[in-house]
Amino acid sequence: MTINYWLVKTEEDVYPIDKLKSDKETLWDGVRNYQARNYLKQMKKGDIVFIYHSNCKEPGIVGLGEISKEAIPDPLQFVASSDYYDPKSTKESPRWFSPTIKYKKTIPNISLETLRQYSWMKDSPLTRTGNRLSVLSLTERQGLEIIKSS
DNA sequence: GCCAACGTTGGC
DNA sequence: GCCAACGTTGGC
Repeated sequence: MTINYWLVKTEEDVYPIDKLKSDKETLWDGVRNYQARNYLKQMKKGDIVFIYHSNCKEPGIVGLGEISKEAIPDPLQFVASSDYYDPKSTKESPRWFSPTIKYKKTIPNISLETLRQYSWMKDSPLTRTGNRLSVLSLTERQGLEIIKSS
């Protein structure tokens, strides 16, 4: 089985890596973007997920996680009072999905600024200006290089 | 807090 | 199905 490498963004003041650490694992819910959704559905048990803090002082990769459960329909899409409620989604044909991510470890912040300097990150959407995708696929090379420099 | 980038919505 | 208007993300 091939391991895939992914990166998920989370806002430091909404769901920081420390919270994932104390939770041990979490359902990665609330993603409402089709491309990101497609990636979430492709995640297989055992895949490596890099945790990225966005919207903060020093945006960058701050930890590692692993897929412990493959995607199920995101329960929040059916909760009318939720910010993530989607009235157009049905239980028969759910629109949004969430895998479960397990905490592995925290690493010293590899900042966006640093990542931009690596030639092997050049073709990743992460380092492109204006990129807003919150779930990204990484190549094996990128995954291994990040682990190496962590 | 500003603003560039870009996804989504809705009128036609 | 085009595209303008609008809303959101996220770096700075």
